[in-house]
Amino acid sequence: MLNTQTILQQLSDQGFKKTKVRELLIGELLKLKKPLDAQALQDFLSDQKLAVNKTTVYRELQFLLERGIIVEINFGDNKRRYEIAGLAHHHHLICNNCQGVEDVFVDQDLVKLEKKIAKEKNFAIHSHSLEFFGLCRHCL
Amino acid sequence: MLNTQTILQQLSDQGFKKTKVRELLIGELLKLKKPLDAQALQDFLSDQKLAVNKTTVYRELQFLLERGIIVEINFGDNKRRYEIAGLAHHHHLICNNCQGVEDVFVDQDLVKLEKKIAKEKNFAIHSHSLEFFGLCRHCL
DNA sequence: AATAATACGCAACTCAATTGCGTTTGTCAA
DNA sequence: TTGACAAACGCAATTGAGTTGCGTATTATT
Ligand SMILES: [Mn+2]
Ligand SMILES: [Mn+2]
Ligand SMILES: [Zn+2]
Ligand SMILES: [Zn+2]
Repeated sequence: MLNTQTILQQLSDQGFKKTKVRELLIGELLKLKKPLDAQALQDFLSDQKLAVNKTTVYRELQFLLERGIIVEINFGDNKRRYEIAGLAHHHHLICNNCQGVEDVFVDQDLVKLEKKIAKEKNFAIHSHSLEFFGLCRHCL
Repeated sequence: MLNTQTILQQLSDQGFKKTKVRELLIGELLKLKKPLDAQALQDFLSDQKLAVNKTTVYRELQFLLERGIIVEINFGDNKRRYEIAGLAHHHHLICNNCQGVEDVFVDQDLVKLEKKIAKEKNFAIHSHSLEFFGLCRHCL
């Protein structure tokens, strides 16, 4: 269920603790529903008057990733970003000017494309990454 | 023109020197026509009995990138790869097992998709990154 | 309150990539 | 052929994202 308390409870049932860091990070990722990097999340915690060490942020992200609560997204700038899991499969429009991120759903098209490629190339596609770069409506 | 001597001559005309490192790197990227990282290229030079400092490799890659002779490719593993520029626009099938790379051409499909998205989202798409991950025919 | 596992802070470390700076080399022209 | 100068190079130090070891603190359970 896409709700902070439900996720916290599920983790608690598995023997993991309900911590303020965990609660705030999940809450923020659920709310913004867009990819955020470790630095942005640490800054967010700081704004919430919960200054924590970067190691704690990285470990928590690793923890949430391993349990499928978040997914890793790469914009190709050698910096890992994380998004809440469970959203409908989608991709991103990334503005080169304001760094804004918009979601875009192209699932149907991609599924067909993947099948075609898999058949032609005899390659079992497990996943793909597709991101678009350019200028958003505001920056045009 | 996709030929080492031609590229070297063009650079020379712009006041840059013809060096052994430059010649070998361009030659290798032209020959393999696939994305290679800095380490792989340094190892290649070493094999050719031309051991150079990694700084030289990074600087040369930066140099070739800025002049549009190579392009940067990202597989999402936080490691930059470079491919010779001027190849027909294409994407990659990356094997999660043997790390092999195959080219795949999906241009027509993507052009249509881009136009549709640009219109719907009012977003000017300048570029995109699309890579497929899975298992190649040998690793299946 | 005692216990044990989870979570955390801190310092050191890894790995890719970059920078400063002094030295070498390629090129061109005297 | 030789100077001169910019381009190229080596080396050490540095950056920046991310990780690891280890000792301490916190949470949950009894
Ligand atoms: Mn998204
Ligand atoms: Mn390619
Ligand atoms: Zn914008
Ligand atoms: Zn393979």
